Amino acid sequence: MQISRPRGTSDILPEEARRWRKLENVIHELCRLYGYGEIRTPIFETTDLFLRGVGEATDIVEKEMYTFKSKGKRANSLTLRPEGTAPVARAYLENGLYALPQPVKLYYIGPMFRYDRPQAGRYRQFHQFGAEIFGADDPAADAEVIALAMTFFKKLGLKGLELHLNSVGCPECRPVMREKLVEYFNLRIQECCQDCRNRLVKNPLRILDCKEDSCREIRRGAPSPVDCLCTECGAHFEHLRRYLDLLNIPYHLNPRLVRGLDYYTKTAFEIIIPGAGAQDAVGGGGRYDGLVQEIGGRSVPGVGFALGLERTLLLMLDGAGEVATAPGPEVFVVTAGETRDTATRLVADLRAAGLVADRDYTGRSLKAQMKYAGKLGARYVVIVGEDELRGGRVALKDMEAGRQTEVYLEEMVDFLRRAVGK
RNA sequence: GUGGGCGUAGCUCAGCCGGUCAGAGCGCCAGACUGUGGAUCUGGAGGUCGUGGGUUCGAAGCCCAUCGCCCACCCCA
Repeated sequence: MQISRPRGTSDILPEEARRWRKLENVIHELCRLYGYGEIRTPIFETTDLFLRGVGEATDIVEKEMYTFKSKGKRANSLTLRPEGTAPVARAYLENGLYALPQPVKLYYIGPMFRYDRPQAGRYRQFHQFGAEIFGADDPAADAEVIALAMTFFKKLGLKGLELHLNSVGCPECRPVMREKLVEYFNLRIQECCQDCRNRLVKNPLRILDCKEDSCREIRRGAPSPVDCLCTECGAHFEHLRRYLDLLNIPYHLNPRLVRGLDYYTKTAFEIIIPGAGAQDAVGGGGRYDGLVQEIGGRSVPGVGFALGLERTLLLMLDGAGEVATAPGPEVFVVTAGETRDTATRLVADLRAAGLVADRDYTGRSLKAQMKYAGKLGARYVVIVGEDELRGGRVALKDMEAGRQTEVYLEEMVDFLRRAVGK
C-alpha cells in the first residue's frame, strides 16, 4: 500500500512554491515598512495555552485541535497550534517583551492546524500571516493593524475585498450585552436551532452570527452589541472609525460580526471576499485586551489580525499577481567524448562566478543532453568536446539565437558573465 | 459529525447495453548515416482498471462493502 499525505494537507511543489515565496516576500517587506519584527514560535504548545487563550467554548477548542500527549514520565498535553495570537502573546510574556519600549509590534507567517473536513480553501494544515501590537490601547493601533492587512491585499493587486467592522465590548459592557441578548432570545429560544440553545448559555453573542434561517429570522429585532457599549468602548469605536476614514479605508458596519475566538474585546473585524461562498473570509482580527492577563501575565492591551495564505493565493489565481515560470539555467554544460572531468570543473567555476549553471548527470548522448538543456530553458550551452579541448577551447551555443562560437577555456567565465549581463 | 459527486498509465481522459477492453493524447526514455536542442517521424518503458468480496462461462463496465479524493453543510483562515 502506497503512503499518501494526511487528509487536508498538501505538497507545495517547486512551481507553486514560487508563488508562496513571492507572497512571503511581500509580507516581509510590508512588515518592515510598518515596523513589525518577525517572531517564530513553536508549531506546538502546551494545550492549556489554547484552552485559556482561545476559550473552551469555541469550535476550535471543542472539536478542532490536534492534541497529543508528550513522551516521558510526567508527559503533559501538547497541541498543534490552531491559531497564532495566543502563542505570540505567550512568547511576549515569557520573554519579557513587556520590558521593551512599548508597544511591541510583531508578525508571523506559518502553518496552523485544525481538525476539520477539508474543502475548497479549507485545510487541516493551513498557513497564516498575522500581526500583533502589544501594549497600545489607542484606537490608532487598531487602525494601523487594519491598514496593514488591507494594504497587503492592495499590494497583491486584489480588489473588491470588504472590511467588516464591529465592536464586541469589554468586561464592563459585555455583561450588559449578554443580559439583553439572553433576555431577548429567552422568549423565543424554542424556535432556535440546537446550537443556539447551547450558545444562549455559553456564549449568547454567537447566536448573532448563526447561519440557520430560523435563527436569522428570530434575531432580526435583537439588541445590537454596539448599542450596549459602555462610554469607553463607544468612544474607542468612534475614534477607530475616524482613523479609518482618515486613512481612506472603507468599511461596512456589521453588528452581527462576532468572531469565533473568546479573547476579543472592543474591535472585531473580518475581511471578506464578496460572493466567494462559504469560505469568504480571507482574514480577521480584533482587539484582545484580556488575553495576556488570561494566560498569566499582567494586563496588557493587544490588537492584531490573521490572514489565510491559501485563500489569498486562491484569490491571486483569478486575477493579478501571476508569477512567471521558473527561468532555466543561464549556462548548461554538455560533454562530447571523454570530457566529463573538465565539465565538472567548468560547472564549478561558473557557479563560483555567480552564474546559474547546471550539467547532465545521466551520461546520455550529446544529442540527448542538448535536448535536455533545451527543455530546461538554458540560455547558453557550453559544449566540452574532445576536439575543441585539444585547442584549449570549448564551443558555446546561444540557445535563443541558435548560433555557436568557440572561446578559450580561460575566457569562458568572463565571456558568459558578460553575455548574461552579470 | 452530516449530505452529494468521483476513483482506468506520471498528467488529462476514451472504453456504449458485461465477451481482442487494457487504450489515446501529453509527458518520460531512445532512435531517424556516426559530436548538437526546440519541428516531424518511429520505437520503448509504464497500469493489481482505488481495495476486498459477490453475481456470471466471462467484469474496468453489474451488486455489496471498504478506503481515498473532491464539493457542500456546521465553523472558520
